[in-house]
Order: sequence, then structure tokens, then C-alpha cells
Amino acid sequence: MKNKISSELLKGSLKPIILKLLKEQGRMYGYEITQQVEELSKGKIVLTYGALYPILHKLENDEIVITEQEIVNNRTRVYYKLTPKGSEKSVEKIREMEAFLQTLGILFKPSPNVGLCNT
Amino acid sequence: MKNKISSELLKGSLKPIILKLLKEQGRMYGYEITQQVEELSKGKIVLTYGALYPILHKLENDEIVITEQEIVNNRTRVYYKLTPKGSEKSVEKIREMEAFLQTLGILFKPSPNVGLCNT
DNA sequence: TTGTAATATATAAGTTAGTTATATATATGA
DNA sequence: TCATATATATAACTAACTTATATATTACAA
Repeated sequence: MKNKISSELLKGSLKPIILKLLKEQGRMYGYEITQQVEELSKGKIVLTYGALYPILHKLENDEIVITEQEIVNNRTRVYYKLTPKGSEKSVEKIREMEAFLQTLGILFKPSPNVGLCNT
Repeated sequence: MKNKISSELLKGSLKPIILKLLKEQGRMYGYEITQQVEELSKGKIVLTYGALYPILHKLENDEIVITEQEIVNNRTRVYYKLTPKGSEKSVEKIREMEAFLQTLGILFKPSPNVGLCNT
């Protein structure tokens, strides 16, 4: 379980992933986000800092998130959390991602006799 | 069922989609590919010609596909099919896409008590 | 004690996969 | 005759990344 997912495929998914995490966890800092993404994806998704911080800055600029700075262990930590507007946007992006996954699922899983069910 | 999937999310998925179709259908021409993608995705994925043809030309240049030209109804049609090398590459790309979908599925579907089963 | 890895953020330069716009040409039906 | 469908092609642009670099503290091992 080590093969990373290629960055071409991941392109466009990073922002939704970040919004989803913020939606679920409420308050996170950048470094924490990269660690969680790596852990949750079992190492298959690695968010580089060169991608992460520009995305976070843009989200702040667009008033999707607000920041709080804290000094922890003498190091600066910037916490991000969704604004009300950002929370709505987040729901939208998550729905869009789910539609994307469902649609690609149809295209890539033509295996018959397999469906979703409650267990 | 009309909302198109955003091009940001789709970025990187178009090539795998094309390879998957060629793998399944054997021989297709460009216009046909766009129609099938639109139909299979219920209108949610629209492959523009500005994206399609450069991808097909690159696949040919990389010897992933070979072409056959035919005149149908006085119009030129360029058929594409996978080379043996392309067929291998295709399997690889399809596996990668499946891993991608599975991983994003984990991140975006934390709903419990729902699993895959045979019907 | 010295150096490496982990923690933490930031940004500039380059790549590339797409979009948008445009071009060409035939067939079909209103 | 005029719009729509069929069919391919490419040039110019955009944006989301990668790669590389920079800075600074903490923790741990040789």
C-alpha cells in the first residue's frame, strides 16, 4: 500500500479534500492537514507544501476560511477554520466531489452483480 | 441530472477515460468518444475537442494507439485503437484510476454501515 | 556536540493539462 | 437557405499543480 496517486489525477481534488477535512474537524493548521491526508489515504495522497499553502492563502483571501495564529513550542502555527460562507461552499464542493466519484465509478466499474447495500 | 462535473476535478481523468473506452470497445474515432463519454456519464462529463484531439495525437505519438483513416459519408474519420504496448499502459492507468477512486471514496464517504456486496 | 529528522510556514519559477476560440468541410432536415 | 449534426484540427491562454528554495525551532541519536 505504498503507490502514490499521480498528481495529474489529484489535480483539482486537493482543495475539496482540504475543505472536507476542515468541515469535519473544525480547526486545523497546515502541517496537520498534510499529515492527516497522508494518514487517511494510507500514504497514497501526499499534499506538498508548495500546493498546500497557496491553496490555504487563497481560501483565506476568498473568505472561505479565517485564521488564528498561535505560538506552540516557540513555533508559529496558523489555524484555519471555515467561515459560514465557507461552510456552504464546502458542502457544495463535497457534493460535487461525490458526483464526480459516482460518475467515474460508473465509467470504471462495469462489473455486474455488484451494488451498494446496507449491512 | 444535468450538472456538469467541473473541469478542475476532471483534469487528469480524461486520458484514463479515453484509454478505458478504447480498451473496452476496441476501435473508436474521436467524435464517437466524446458522444459516448457524454452518454455514459449522463451529460456530466463533456469532453471538448480542444482537449480530445491533442490527447489522441499525443497517444499516437507515444505509440499507445495506432490510427486508421476512413472516408465515411465523404468525411474523414480517424479510428484509434490500442497497440499492445498501449493495452498494457491502459491496464496500468485503469488500475491507477481505481485506486484513486477508492482512496477518495474513503476520504469522502465516512458513512458507516454501508458496504459493497453481491446481489 | 554536531548533525539529521521532524515540526512549521512561505514563495518564486516552471510545467502541463486543460479551456476558449477559431478554422475547415460535408450531410441533413426545417 | 440556414441552423444543426458530423468530423477533425490547432493556437493562445489559464490555473493548478510540482520543484526548488528559504527560514526557524525542537528533539533525538551518533
